[in-house]
Amino acid sequence: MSLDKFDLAILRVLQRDARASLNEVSAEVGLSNSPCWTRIKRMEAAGVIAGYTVQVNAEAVGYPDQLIVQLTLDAHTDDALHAFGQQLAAIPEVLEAYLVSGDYDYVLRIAVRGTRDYERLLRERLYKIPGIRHSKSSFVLRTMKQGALPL
Amino acid sequence: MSLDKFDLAILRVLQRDARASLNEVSAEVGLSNSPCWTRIKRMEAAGVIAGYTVQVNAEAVGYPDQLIVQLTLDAHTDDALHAFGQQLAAIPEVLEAYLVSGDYDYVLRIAVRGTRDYERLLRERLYKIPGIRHSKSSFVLRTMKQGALPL
DNA sequence: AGTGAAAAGGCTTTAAC
DNA sequence: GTTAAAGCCTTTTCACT
Repeated sequence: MSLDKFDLAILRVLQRDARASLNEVSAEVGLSNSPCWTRIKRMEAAGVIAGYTVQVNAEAVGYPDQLIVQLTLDAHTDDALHAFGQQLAAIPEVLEAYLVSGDYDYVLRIAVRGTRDYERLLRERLYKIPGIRHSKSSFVLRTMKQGALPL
Repeated sequence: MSLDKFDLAILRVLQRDARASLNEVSAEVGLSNSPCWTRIKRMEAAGVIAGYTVQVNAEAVGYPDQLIVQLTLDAHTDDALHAFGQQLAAIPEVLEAYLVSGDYDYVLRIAVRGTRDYERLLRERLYKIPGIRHSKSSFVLRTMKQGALPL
């Protein structure tokens, strides 16, 4: 699917405010109501737009701590790596999970309710998944940026 | 600010669909229209709700490649670390930037239009920021999860 | 603090050009 | 893609519980 500059303009507006009305969107992109509507629906159907979410302040909802965790696995077959990822994805506190190249196999971002919660998560969830050779955690001291794609 | 189970229920609905109408939200959380409205406005004002965004398929908009980059700085004073973070945040391709504890000072997630674009970004933007002692990049082979906070 | 209803207005969606 | 029109649905408020 190909996107023109109007599609990108629409996405830019929605990145800033996903609750913007059609009128607001069309006014900003310089197009009338209906083509905007058609384009949005088309992008939703094509999966260009995966969904709409609220950005929640993690601390305010009881998750004051976050960690970056790097994992190395024993096995590196396609199946093993993929199956492991599925298990990771099933842990609610795992906000992001990336299979990566380099020294480690996985990089995770995890949110926890405190260090005790983290210890519990590590022992009762993460290390219960078989196949971890090595892991390294870094505490997030400060979130400097959480931005959107440059369009 | 304290949140009760209704506030959390509202956030849960909006995490799933930030464009849900008040009617949909109130029906799902088991409350009538007006208290939902009040609660949402209160959370917006208090910064519990930081905003609403669209989730865009990075590949579809021309960013097929992502990297996890780890950086160590020369200086580790508060000022140096913070100033560096500001510079990082100014780079559009830097989607996330975390100041972390451990071997490295920063962990970044970067989106690029390809390896050539990455090389350009590294040379013309990242390494132009003074004070980097060491860096390590890992290619994202697969995104296994990008989820919301468990509420 | 929540309910329910009511008013006003804006929104989505369709159809004609 | 534009403009316009229909009607539904939304947000927002208010009186009451």
